[in-house]
Amino acid sequence: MPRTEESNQRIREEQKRKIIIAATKVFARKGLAATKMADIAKEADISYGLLYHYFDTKELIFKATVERGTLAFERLIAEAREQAGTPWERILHLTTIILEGMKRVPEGFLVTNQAFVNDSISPEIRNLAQEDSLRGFALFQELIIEGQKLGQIVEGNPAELTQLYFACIGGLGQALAYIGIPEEDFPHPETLLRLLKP
Amino acid sequence: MPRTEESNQRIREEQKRKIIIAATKVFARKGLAATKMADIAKEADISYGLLYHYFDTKELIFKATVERGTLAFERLIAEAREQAGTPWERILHLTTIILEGMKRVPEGFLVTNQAFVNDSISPEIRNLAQEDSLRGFALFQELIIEGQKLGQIVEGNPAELTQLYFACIGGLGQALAYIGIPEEDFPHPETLLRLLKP
DNA sequence: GTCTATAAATCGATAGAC
DNA sequence: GTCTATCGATTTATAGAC
Repeated sequence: MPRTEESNQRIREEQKRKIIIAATKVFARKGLAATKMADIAKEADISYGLLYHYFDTKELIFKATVERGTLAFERLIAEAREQAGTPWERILHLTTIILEGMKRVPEGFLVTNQAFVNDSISPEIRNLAQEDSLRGFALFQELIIEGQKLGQIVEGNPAELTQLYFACIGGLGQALAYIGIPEEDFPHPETLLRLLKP
Repeated sequence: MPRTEESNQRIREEQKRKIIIAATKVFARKGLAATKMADIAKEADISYGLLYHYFDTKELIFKATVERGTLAFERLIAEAREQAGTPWERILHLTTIILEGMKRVPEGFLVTNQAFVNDSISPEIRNLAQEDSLRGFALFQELIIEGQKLGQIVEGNPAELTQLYFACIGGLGQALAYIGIPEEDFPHPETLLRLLKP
């Protein structure tokens, strides 16, 4: 029984997905420059040459991992947007799912963070990560301002509170992924949100 | 007038220092792997070959930058130790000087952070950074516990509070260095310490 | 102590068989 | 679609003149 067009198509997509997931793991740990194509091939359990059948360059693989990460982040944002409730409830909900998501799969977040942080990453990819983050910042700041009007959130410069909030989220993601915070020491959303309580 | 032994010695130390400072800047932006020896030479404004007169390998330069960073961090800790006052006052003081230090020269902190975070860095160097951080964590946790006894600090798992505090510090350092937080949006120590207020 | 020129190694990317 | 073997460029590290 010969392979059909469709089953080939299917294989192609599954392999691409496998490569992206494997690459995300390695990039998260080593960074773009220190990651060798051989590392990705090994992690994905395919041959070295086959990688190039699916991606023309290492940077294109990296770009794909960043896109996957930003897509996941955007889904979180969308979820928070649709959420009913007061600003405080929505912030609590957003915080909870962000922390949950990072605990489950920290790698995606870490790769996006690298795109943000490393000067050797191409402007195109960095813009991808930056615009994504800026959208998140903007949404969050709206929530802060709404919450302040209702007296649910501490007074003060909304931009400062937003910076602080996301700095903490980012720092927690790193600590979680690399150092490995013990389960019982991992901060609860409520503990983090003391930053914003009136 | 021939060069004396001493003046040669002096030149040697100054050049080493110049290289380490230049390398810190580049490593902070690009990471160890993406940084080329040529980049460091250019930043230090010396020739390519001269680098090897002072350091045998790129990794040894990196190690020297990490050592410089941890040394600076240890000085901060020592300063906090010597400080008089209640636990809360000492924590406020420590936080202030950490944030000040990061604002002035973020690079040192960032390189140490990389040593912590990147799997492609040798275990020897990573241990350097890790042990340093663990000392800081331990000291801080003592302060937390003391403060809780006096009712100056919110109740709760001291380890959780410590993790959260340093995660925020780390995240702020990154945000500050890479994204560039506007001066007016940069969090004040008091804002950050709302995390610990009872 | 400082430089330029060269060797050696590493690694991304390609070719071609199955 | 998958693999192994090889090329070629980049970059670390060395040699040797000034």
